[in-house]
Amino acid sequence: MPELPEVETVARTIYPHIHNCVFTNSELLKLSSLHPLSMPLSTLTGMRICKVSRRGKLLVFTLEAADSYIKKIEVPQFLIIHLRMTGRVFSTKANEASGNHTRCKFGLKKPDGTPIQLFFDDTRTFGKILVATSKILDAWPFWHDLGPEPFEINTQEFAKRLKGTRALKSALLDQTVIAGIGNIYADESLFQARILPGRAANSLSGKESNALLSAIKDVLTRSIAQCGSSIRDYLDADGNAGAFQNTFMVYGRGGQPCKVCGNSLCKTRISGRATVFCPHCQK
DNA sequence: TCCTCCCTGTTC
DNA sequence: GAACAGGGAGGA
Repeated sequence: MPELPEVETVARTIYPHIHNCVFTNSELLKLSSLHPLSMPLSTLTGMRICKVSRRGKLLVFTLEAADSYIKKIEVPQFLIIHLRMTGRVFSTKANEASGNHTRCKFGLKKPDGTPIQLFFDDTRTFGKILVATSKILDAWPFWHDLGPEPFEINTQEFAKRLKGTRALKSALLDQTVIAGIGNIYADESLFQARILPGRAANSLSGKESNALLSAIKDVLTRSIAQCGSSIRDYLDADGNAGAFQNTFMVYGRGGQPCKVCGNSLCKTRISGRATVFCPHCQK
């Protein structure tokens, strides 16, 4: 399930394949995979991919008009893909056929003229494609309200954002509080910081909230270094699995012994999400 | 602030 | 054949 480290890995691995490629045609195979606010896919034609980046869990392709003589009334500046649970993005040769779960195919032309394709596959069809101007992005509440990047937030700002009496884990999953954290990295970060997931968000001492932010940054950094976590579906743009799942301390380990103290790990549900923690190590 | 729903493949 | 996986929208 792609969270920040996985999306970062996809952005890094897809970039060399499609940098400076120009859209020639696009085919939407599943209507619901297109975000309601999206411009038509046809507006991509003639646009060049000049950058691939990540914002939270969103994959962001930055576009520019390939030819100065293209005079469209409104040209899209971004192609945004949210992989959600099972989305995959990868490039293929020009004549590659769609798979069972291919939701969108983009025809591209490399700078040397070679045609290739960019596929968006998504088994559970939760993922979304959004072709947009910056004006459309501003009008998209999710984008507009997206919290700061974990690597860009400072300790004071982070502490300020942990308000309210809801469970700390709920706050970490809330993308308006901090961007990019999902179920895996919430549990792993809370364990590393030795803080219980059910604690009220506003109950942390200054020392604890600093420890939590440090843990988040450290966990995410280590995961990116291992190309993310592959649980069920996730593969990067080159079809490679990540390796961070091999170092999970708590996620998916309910009932198993804690790797630090040996006591049995507890499994519960917070915000409807499976949550695993060590009742002995975490306070 | 919490719950339900969306969706499909895998596991029990 | 039910339970489960879960990010985010939308409603209670």
